[in-house]
Amino acid sequence: MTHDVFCLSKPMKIATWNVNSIRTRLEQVIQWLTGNPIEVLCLQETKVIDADFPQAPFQALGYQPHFVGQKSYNGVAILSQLPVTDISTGFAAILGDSADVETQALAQQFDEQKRVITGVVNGVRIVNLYVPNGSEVGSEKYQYKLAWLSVLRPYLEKLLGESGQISLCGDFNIALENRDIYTDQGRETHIMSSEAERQALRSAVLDLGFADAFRKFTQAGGHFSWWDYRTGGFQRNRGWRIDHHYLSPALYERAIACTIDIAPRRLEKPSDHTPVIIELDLA
DNA sequence: ATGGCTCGCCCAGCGAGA
Repeated sequence: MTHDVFCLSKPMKIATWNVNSIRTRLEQVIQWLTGNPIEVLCLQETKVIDADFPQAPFQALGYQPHFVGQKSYNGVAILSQLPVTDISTGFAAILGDSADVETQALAQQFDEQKRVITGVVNGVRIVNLYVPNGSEVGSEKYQYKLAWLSVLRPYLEKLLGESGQISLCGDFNIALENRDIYTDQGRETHIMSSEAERQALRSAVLDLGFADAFRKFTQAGGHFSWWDYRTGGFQRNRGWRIDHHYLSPALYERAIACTIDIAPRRLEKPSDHTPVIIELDLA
């Protein structure tokens, strides 16, 4: 596969942000991009059909939006200052017939929910995911989440066969370790921290060689990307780190920063998530 | 111990989120 490689001399910044409705959060996202003119912003939970995605405000700021959405639920987008090539949405288009028949069928079924978009920017294959929430441990949606992650693995394997430079980000709806949660009380029975979810994420992502960019730079707990609207979760700093950047080995070496910007979570009518930013030195 | 909020949905409580 050949890519138009756009050469960027400065480090490339990529952010991930679950905005919980792009229409409700539009002004906040525009304001944030104005103050943080990064190259690529990956959004989750846009909650809008493609015909209604607000493209013009981003184009006016110099960002080309690429998106796939549905009514009311889910929806992902990649906003980029740089040219994006090889755009693809969903699991099935990438998997093609490389996977077994059962996996292909699952992929098509999962693609009804708009949770996956990818494109190549500056020679980097960017993958933006909105992993299913899972509702409650043991529920039907929980099984859906685990099965979805089992298809993510062959999806990523296929991409790794084409490029060693993969930057995977999104709302994973899983805290990998206890230090990623404000408390470890009841974690085994809690959605987002059960051992089966963690194992599914390790199997789909980490076992392929991807590593959590945030932990390259910060070992302490107490760093979160999501706080529950209820119970005054943000005011009491009862948070979870569930929004991640995972980098393939070649890119992990190139990472020079990974930070969480808490400022948008302090605004009036915020998303319950806040942006997480990585910086890659590709020179 | 339970439920706290916020979103979109053809406008009113309800499913979904995490």
